[in-house]
Amino acid sequence: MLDIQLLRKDLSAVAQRLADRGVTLDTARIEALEAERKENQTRTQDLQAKRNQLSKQIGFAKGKGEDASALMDEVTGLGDALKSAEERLADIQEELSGLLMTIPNLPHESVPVGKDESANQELRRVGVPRHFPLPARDHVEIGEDLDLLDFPTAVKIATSRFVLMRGDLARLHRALTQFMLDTHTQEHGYQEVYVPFMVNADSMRGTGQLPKFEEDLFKLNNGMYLIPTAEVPVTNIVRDEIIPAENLPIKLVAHTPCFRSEAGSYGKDTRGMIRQHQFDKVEMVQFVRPEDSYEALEQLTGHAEAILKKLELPYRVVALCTGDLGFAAAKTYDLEVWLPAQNTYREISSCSNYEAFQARRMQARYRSEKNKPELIHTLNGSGLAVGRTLVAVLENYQRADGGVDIPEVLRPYMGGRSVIEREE
RNA sequence: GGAGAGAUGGCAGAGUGGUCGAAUGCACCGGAUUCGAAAUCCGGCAUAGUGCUUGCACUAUCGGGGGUUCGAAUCCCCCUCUCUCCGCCA
Repeated sequence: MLDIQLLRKDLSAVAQRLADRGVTLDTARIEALEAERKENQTRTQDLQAKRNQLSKQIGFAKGKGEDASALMDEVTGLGDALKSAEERLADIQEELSGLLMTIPNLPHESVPVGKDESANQELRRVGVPRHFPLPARDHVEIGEDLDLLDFPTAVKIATSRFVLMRGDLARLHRALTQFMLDTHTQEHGYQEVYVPFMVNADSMRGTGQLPKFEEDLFKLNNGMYLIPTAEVPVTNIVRDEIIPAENLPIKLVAHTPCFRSEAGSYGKDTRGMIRQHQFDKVEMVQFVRPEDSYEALEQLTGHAEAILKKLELPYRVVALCTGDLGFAAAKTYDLEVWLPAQNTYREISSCSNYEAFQARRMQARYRSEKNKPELIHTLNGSGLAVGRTLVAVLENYQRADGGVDIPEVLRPYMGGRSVIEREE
């Protein structure tokens, strides 16, 4: 949520920066609502002040045993005008705040301006894609040939866009998760948290999934939602909290399944594990002082990169342009891992600074040195998407004999073994 | 699932219709005292919003929503959550 004060003070500047995102702000509507709000609010408050003053006089008079009927008549006369003014004001406020909830964050000044992903800026490439003598096979072929990856059975149990993994593949998936959590907690200073996988609507509003993106979520019959990312439960830890300044920064990491309806993605990435209704992710979340958040974004992105480096997977870092930014983000770096079978880089992590956008929705604050509560800045990033990392390992570490080498850092989690082979 | 109790400022906790935005204590901030600190004393100290003469005034907020009333933290209704006991249970 943007600061309403900013819209009041400089609406045209806000509209201009949103235009960079490809979002058109209905400034005329906002200005009209604001004018109406202002008029109604002053009138309502005047009437309330009058009522309060008269009511106090009544209490005073009655306390002294005087007759207060004249005063009571006067205040009764205010009744209807006051009530209608209050109702009108509430309507305007509701429309205004409803509107405000659907306005995305403003891009940071360092974000490249552009319409869509073609304007994203590649910052660096790390690692060199391996050369394959034969065309590289994709993870589906590799996994199915090993009898460890089973889509048909997953479809039978659930529906399409689910997966069943067996044996060494399931273990490799678990190994990746453990390795990521261990790295972030032991080397990067994060505290591991275990969180609910379903959350209420307030939490979804806090991080920005609601009210605009309900169709992307799985809603349960008790009014709750399956989490689309650990960002939601973890970030909402600080909703409605005032954090002592000395506790910042707070760095948390969680491993959770993520559930996405993938509405509107029919036909996209239908093959394999790239786009699923359910996938695991290790997510890093940071709560920081406003002045530290851009430094924190660089660090957090580095923490995600460290996983790819240790796994020796080639990747590149991309700064999303204004038109490709997510709703709540002020700035985002995507990490894209090399997938030889697709001969391209695919997103495996997204690291964002939300500035105060989520904090304002959540009323997440810290007590500053001035002893006044101020909004914190929130950040998060995948460290990493486990399913896609598994895909990257299978494809980049595939062997000519159909097996898969196990990256060195994962071997301790795989019983010391160095290769996955077909079991006869 | 059943029965009961409860939800008040950063925390603890008083307040059952009228200068109550809320006693008191703790924490915190400023000052006095001190060589310095502790202790003590004095003062300050919720959040959000509105208006304008930018320092003041006003409004709203005592779990959430609705109602009664001239007036609600206080009375009534609904909801949510917490605690205790019972039942069930990985």
